[in-house]
Amino acid sequence: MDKAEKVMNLAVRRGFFWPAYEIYGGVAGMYVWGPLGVVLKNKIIGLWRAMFIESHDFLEIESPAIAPYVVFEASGHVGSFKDIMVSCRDCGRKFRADTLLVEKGIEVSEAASLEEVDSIIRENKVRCPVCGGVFGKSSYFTTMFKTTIGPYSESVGFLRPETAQGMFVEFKRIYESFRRRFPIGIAQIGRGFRNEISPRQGPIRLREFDMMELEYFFDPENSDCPYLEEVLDEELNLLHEELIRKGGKDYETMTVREALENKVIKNGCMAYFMVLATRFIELLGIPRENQRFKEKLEGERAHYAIQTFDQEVKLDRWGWVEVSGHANRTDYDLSSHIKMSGRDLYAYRQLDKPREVEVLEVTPLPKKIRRDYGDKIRDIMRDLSKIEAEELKSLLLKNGFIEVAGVKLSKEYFDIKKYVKQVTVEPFIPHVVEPSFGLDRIAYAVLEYAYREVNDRVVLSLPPYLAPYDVSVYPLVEDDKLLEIAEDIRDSLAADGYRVLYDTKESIGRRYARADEIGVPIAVTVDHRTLEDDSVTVRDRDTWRQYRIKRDEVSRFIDLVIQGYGFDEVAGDMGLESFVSKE
RNA sequence: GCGGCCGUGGUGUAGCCUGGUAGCACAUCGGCCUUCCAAGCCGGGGGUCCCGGGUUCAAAUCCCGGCGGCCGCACCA
Repeated sequence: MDKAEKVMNLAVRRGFFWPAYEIYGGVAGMYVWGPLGVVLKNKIIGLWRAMFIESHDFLEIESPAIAPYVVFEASGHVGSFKDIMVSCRDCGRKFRADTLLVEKGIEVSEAASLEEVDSIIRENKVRCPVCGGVFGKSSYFTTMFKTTIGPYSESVGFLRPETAQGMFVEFKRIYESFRRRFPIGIAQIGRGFRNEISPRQGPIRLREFDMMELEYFFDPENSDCPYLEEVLDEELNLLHEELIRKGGKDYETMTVREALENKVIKNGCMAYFMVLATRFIELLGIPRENQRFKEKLEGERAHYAIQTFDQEVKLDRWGWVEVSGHANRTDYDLSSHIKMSGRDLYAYRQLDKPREVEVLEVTPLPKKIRRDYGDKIRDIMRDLSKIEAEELKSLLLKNGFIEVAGVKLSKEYFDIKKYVKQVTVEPFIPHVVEPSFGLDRIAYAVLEYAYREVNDRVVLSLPPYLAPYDVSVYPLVEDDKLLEIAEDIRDSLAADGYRVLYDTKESIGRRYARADEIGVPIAVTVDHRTLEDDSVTVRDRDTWRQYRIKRDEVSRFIDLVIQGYGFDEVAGDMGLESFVSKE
């Protein structure tokens, strides 16, 4: 049994996660997060919010998971999802038609139809590169889930493959409602959907999964990152383009300063978020040496990015697995939506000193037109209004006339004003760097890294602030007096806001073991001495060390431990007497 | 999608080859005992043997199809 199997076994048995729809045979790529798993995920989300949103005063939104066709048409997803596949009739292997043909030196336009691709394959006698077999008919495949919105089948919608488009589409609203704050970070935590062809790898590759995404909008003319100073000397593990091209398999560790100076990372804020991501994953219990950032090469990158690093963690069965992606999306998305929607999604840049801008205004002179063209003025004016102002200007200046309503209208019929204007703001399209995290993979990785076996017992050494219960409370034995006190402690800790696991059945050792297995960091045990001096013992999940503590100090003790201070350290600071059981 | 292996209480499995009452361990529940690490004893519950079809007097077992899982190939914008 490998580690992944053990972790999944534990996850199913104790209720962290399991495959969905099992009673009907199951559906590949879909999992249920159980009661303990949901708590874990929520705690991971809480940490992410604190680190990526709250500490920068960024803004979080929730936008719909379903979007009309046009959104993903604009974003380029429709185009880059609609790949043409061909499969070999002999061995059944599937290939993307475009990459197959490009390898043969044949150019295919992206807009080529299925029939065109089929005939190109036939004419060039392209065979299966693996077995030499003949290809069957080509077909489209898309990894976006398609649906209809409302009862009309022509109203096509997609389930979003990323939450990011919500931030782009709604950018202007958020920007305006927060008084044009800039630079601005907008985040979203939510479900995304990708109809994977053949998902495997358990909870690592899902068809439906939670993402935590942040879009950081900045001015391309002032791309200095305001947070950079603090992280310049921090190290990153980078398997960057140059290293990959040299055939390097291992990452190289360098400081942010070096990475930026050597242009390994081309954007300051991207580097900053990569540092945050490293700290975040480290706080989740995955040491730095098992993390790295692998650069995506040209061709591997998503259509919208000019530079991308995947943050990967090393997993036992699957090796390096992506847990977050860091992409420089430039102004790709906002520009695309401006073009598609015709709406203004610009931000405004305050200029240091007023700038003089040459303005050219062209206005038709109706009286003059009526004098010379009479009733035709109606058609002329109507057609003129249809022409874009910029186009009108350039045509008029180039040709000296413009043809409307069958009339060559010379520039005498226009009032052409040229003047210089002072401006203090100017519009621009923000650029974006995006850190985007896959929550389900992260939660799985956390479990795998927390998983330990000690003398045939399973211990889940989760960081205390991630554990599904903060503390467990036990009477040493099922004795009425001990039970009463234990219940009392349980209730008061619950009232203090802790998640308490209360267990009275079977031997104390077995109860410790059950709690260790799901990662409860602290055990509080009421024993016979409690009756004498109102003290209880606290036990550390990882070391099994115990200390004696006054009942009314337990809450503070728990608070410090789940903040991340070490168990022994807190006990020492509080001057607790260590407890050793007889025997 | 292709190839290989596989699917039996919650978990891990035996039984399948050679068709004939589905067994074991752990977990779980109740009781007894018990002053600190899955202790012991007694008792209980829990199985559409992945689904469908076929062969047969009889199918967990043999045959066919499907679904699901793992590994490899392909795919993962």
